[in-house]
Amino acid sequence: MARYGKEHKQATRQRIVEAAGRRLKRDGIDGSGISTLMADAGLTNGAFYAHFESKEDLVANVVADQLRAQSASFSEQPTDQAGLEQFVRGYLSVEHRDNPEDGCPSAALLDEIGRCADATRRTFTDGVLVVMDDLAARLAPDDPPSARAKALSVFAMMVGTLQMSRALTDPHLSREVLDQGINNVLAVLSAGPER
Amino acid sequence: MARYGKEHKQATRQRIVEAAGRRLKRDGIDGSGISTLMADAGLTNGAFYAHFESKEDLVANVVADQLRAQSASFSEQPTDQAGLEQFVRGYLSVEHRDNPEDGCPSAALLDEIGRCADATRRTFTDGVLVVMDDLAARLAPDDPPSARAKALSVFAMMVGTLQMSRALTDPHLSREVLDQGINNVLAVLSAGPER
DNA sequence: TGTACATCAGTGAACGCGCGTTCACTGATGTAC
DNA sequence: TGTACATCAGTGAACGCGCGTTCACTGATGTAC
Repeated sequence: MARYGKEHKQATRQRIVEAAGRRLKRDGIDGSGISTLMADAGLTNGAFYAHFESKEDLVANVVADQLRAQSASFSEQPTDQAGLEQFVRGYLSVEHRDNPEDGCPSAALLDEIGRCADATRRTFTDGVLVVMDDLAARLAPDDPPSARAKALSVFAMMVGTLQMSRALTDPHLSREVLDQGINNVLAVLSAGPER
Repeated sequence: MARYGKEHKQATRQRIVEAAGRRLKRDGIDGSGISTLMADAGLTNGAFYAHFESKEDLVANVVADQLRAQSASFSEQPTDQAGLEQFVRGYLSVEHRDNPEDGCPSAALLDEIGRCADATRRTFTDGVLVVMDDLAARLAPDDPPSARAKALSVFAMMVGTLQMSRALTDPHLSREVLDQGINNVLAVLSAGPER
């Protein structure tokens, strides 16, 4: 079982973090137990504390990892108007709504993150800023600071829209929220940066 | 202790529901235990099942009650442009951000509600619809159906904005999200209903 | 090449605790006579 | 008016269970000789 190079333990740790990302986004933070999280990674509960100090420590690492992944996927998106619209449509889609475990960590967990310990919220803040700085630099190369505030605001709005579409049981109403959300988000985005 | 009229038990039940509303909004659904919820209402855990079938049953009742209260408070708001702007500014305020227990149930619990049993989500859907129908009838008396979709979308955006402001640890960034959110929401609202 | 040893990632049982839920009981009240 | 009784909202101990966490142990591996 052991005596591999140091990269082996790192790989296991990463496997736990990624599996936990999916589980937490599906069942929530308080709704996911250590035993389940470890079983998802193909391990038993006892090994957990060889990798993390506590559940809170894992959660912070998952949040950072999820935002890193999101940042990477954003970078692949084309930066023009059409690419932006496509991104918004993908985010506010039925597929994204119905598959939280593969989706945006903020949409799945934002209100729970707001109740987490300071360290976790700080990790979240840092991770979101990286994503937004990157986005702003590409959206408005001439004035990134103002674009960042706008990007963050629009992102928060998209998060709320997706959460609402997940909470509503009426399929038609849920679609309506997504579609109207696309319209409203695109309207805000196409408005000048002087707003 | 007993043998009061039937209105006494109803009053106790309402006291539990209202105290639970504050507690759930502060600590989350999974983060609030029955004993704590009952203690908040000045009772002991054992009395709980004389009032509710299960924790899930209480949660559904709390959601309904919270949305009813929100609907009532919306009705008191003046219906003109200035009143609407004042409402948005109040919702996306530092006070609202820092006092979730007194605030919007959706902002506090939306992603957890999305993970609840169908009955609870249906209760939520019904409650939200009442609020939105009322709002739409007052915003656009000539075309309520389209106004409802727009109101719901804007509401979802405000929920996401408040959640984001609560999750961020950087005070300046948190303010920025609220302020930019006000601008973006007002921009969407002042855009014509043809959107 | 073969054997003894040190390493250490992972196992699995156990810890105390609080969860949601159940239930035998209490005791203040309104009613009956 | 005074006493016995029925009612029933609320008490508080207990149930099994899963939580987060700890720890003595296992056993496959690389290294030393």
